[in-house]
Amino acid sequence: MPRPTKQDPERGAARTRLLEAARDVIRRQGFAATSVDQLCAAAGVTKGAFFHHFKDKAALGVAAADFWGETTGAFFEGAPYHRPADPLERVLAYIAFRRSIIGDELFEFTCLAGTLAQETYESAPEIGAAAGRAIFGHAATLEADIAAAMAARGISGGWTAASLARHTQTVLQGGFVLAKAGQDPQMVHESLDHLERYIRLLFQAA
Amino acid sequence: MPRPTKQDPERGAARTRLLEAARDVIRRQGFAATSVDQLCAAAGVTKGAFFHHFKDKAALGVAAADFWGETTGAFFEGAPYHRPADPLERVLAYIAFRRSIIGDELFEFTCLAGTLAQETYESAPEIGAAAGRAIFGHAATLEADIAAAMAARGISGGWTAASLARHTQTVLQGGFVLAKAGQDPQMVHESLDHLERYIRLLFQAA
DNA sequence: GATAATACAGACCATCAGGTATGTATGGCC
DNA sequence: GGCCATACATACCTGATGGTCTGTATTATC
Repeated sequence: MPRPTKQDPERGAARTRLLEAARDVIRRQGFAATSVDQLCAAAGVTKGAFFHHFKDKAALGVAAADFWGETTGAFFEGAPYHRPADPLERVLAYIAFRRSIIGDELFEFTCLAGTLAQETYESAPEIGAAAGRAIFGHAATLEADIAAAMAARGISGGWTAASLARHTQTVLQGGFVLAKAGQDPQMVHESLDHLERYIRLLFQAA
Repeated sequence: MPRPTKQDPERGAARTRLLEAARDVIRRQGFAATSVDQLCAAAGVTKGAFFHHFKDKAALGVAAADFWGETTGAFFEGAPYHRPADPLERVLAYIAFRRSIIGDELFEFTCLAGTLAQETYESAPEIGAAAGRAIFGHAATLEADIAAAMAARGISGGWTAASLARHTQTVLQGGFVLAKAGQDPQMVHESLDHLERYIRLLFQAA
């Protein structure tokens, strides 16, 4: 799809640049508060490019959520937390990894999909649905390790691997909300500590 | 401040009606996506009334967050979960109560403060701060019971009553996000189940 | 090498948004 | 009973916003 030029080797990259700009700007300001012009300025492209690639602003929202799902998917797939041989250790390593990627700037580590879902779940269901796919898709990548850990230790206590996988995302999303409310990334660390403690207790691996 | 009239006994109620409308409409659509005109229409008042009571839209946001903190504060204060004599039972009753007030309509039981914080933490810090006061203020009301439960059972394990109190709000806020992302209130129930299980494990009260 | 499709650029437009300015009815107060 | 503050109502203004339209450079294709 990209078709670079001799004069302008960046040609063909407008769509990607818009998606990257959306990722950054929307995480700061939210979807509704972000204008198309602002997105174009941040991406360094014109309005013509925007509406060439996206039917309307909502389509950009859907594409941004999908883009988020794809890029974070690749990012987590290549992350080192898959290395431990023991599945429970992999789950705990996931939490440690999530902790490690939290920095000082809220907009850099919070979740675009969560932000989009919160804002558009009713007014723009297509965007909300795309955000949902990103969140639940990521949660699903944890399921196998959790299930393996349960099997390895013979755990079964009224909860499922899928539900615990989703709960990890609940804690993360909630941590982001509290972090924003308190202007303090530490909130996420705190709740991840509780999550880790919970999982260790569940698996009796003190 | 209200000054009712013979002709119009509703006179004086415009501010409250606007805050109630804000509570409902913003939980559906978000803050930025909600226009002043829409708020006025929902409240059944005119724009003149709006800008008489609020300096600008941001001031309405702050007032709505404060209003949320006050009304929910009174609501939870009068709730029956304070009745058990044992402090741990009160904490567990709080979770059960939160579960019980979840209905079918997302906008009816989700948290205005969480929505506002997510959207305005950077673009309108005054609103974000007000939302933060509501959230952390509510969390603080749980602290005493948690601390009492810890003392009663001699618990001390690298975490504080304040941090566990905040964690309950993390799980709720995250549950709301997942519920919106999945268009399914059940997500909140699921995570509250995990939260309850965690607290029982912490206090060894299976 | 003509054709067609892609990937933009940039001017333009209608609407709507937040906000203001002004007018008016009511009731407290002296 | 005159004055003033409060609590609105209504008309209006201005800039921003989403979206369109037309033009143009580039490249694949035949």
